[in-house]
Amino acid sequence: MASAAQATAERALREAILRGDMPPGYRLVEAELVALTGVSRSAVRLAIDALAAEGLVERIQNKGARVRVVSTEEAIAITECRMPLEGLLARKAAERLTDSEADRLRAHLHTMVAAVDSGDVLKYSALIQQLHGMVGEAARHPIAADLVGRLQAQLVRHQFRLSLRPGRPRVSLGELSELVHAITERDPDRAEAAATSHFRSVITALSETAPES
Amino acid sequence: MASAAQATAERALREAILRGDMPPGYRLVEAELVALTGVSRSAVRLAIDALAAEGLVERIQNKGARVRVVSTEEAIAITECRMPLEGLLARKAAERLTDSEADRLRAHLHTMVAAVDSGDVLKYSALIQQLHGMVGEAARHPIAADLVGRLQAQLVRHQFRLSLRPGRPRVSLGELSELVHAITERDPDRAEAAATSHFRSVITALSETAPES
DNA sequence: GACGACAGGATTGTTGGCAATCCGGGGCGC
DNA sequence: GCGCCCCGGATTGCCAACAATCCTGTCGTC
Repeated sequence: MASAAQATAERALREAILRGDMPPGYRLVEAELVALTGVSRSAVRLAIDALAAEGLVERIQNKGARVRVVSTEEAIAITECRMPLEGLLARKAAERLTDSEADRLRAHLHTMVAAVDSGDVLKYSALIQQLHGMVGEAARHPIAADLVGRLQAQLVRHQFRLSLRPGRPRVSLGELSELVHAITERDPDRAEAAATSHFRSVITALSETAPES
Repeated sequence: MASAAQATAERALREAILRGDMPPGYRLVEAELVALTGVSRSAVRLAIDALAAEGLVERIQNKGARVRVVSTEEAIAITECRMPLEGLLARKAAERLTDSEADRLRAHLHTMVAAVDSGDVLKYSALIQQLHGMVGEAARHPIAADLVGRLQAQLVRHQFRLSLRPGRPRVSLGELSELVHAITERDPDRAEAAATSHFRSVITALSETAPES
């Protein structure tokens, strides 16, 4: 994040990867990114370094960088780490929630219900991420929120894949609804339990997608 | 870790910071590090970037880098994140421990007892870190182990400070002894409980050192 | 004496070019 | 035909100089 140029390149790259252009394994040629972002090659280079440190891209000496490929096994391992951290955030959020944050959480939940009812998977995926962002903010625990954010970023593709499975959004919505209720009712224990229980369910769902290999 | 030069600089810097030369707040002048490590300035620069991404170093635009200052509040927050992750590692280690690893864990525990008995705080601190390293390895969960490693690195100074308090090593040893026993007896639930309970104790001890501010 | 502008030195950030490495294709021998 | 070698283009890694920024100490003014 040093210079503005590097920040620009980093943002563009991150968004392109998270959006799904540049799929996993995609070769990141520096010259191409220079043309794409309009910044100098060194800035691109630093941006790649930064994203490599975050685990979004993989760099191999003399062979360039590629968008990181996250296997299902890795996705499970990452979620195993994320689970208790989200539990921590949920607990803290339940303890420290302001009234206005509670209102916004409830409103957000309604939006999510509507998205599931209308079958808009893409929108629902985005709303889930926003929900976790709101919880992370309400928890006032920047360190945990930052860790979770990095882990989350590595999982977007798998989460989206999951939400395409018929019936999955409905299950997820039920669990997240319980989470929101627990937090807005300021019940830390219940909130933590709801969060861990949700991610346990995610792990189970992930395991079903690729038990072979 | 791209080139050998950068790896050299990164290792030297990390060790210097963790060892305690270069205390928190210490100004990292690039030219000085060039003289110290014998590598080029660009390599030093990349090494600083890498350590900044790990949270060991803080970089401010146009004002250079400093060894990160971790307040007691931050140390508590970091430990809150570390706690459940160490619990996860302890659980996995208990599930996946090999016999030879069990032997080494038990032997390591004996060494730790001896260090505490002889009052060698410095050695005991190092042994604790090694213990966690062994657990992390036995857990065969590289993602969690990596996360914990990064968090641990930010805490070395606080952990050392804690271990200087009279009586603290004895308390810590008891908790870690329970952890080792639970793992070597392959009891995942007990292992996880022992790990979380130990770090809860660490958080309590940290809170006592600076409840003001 | 206090305050503010300013210049000089020190330090960081960035650019451009050069060296090293990798990859694909064509040629040669068998 | 098959395998090996070597070469040229493409791409990454590195370095040294240049530009921008910050800090410090000094001078001048009030």
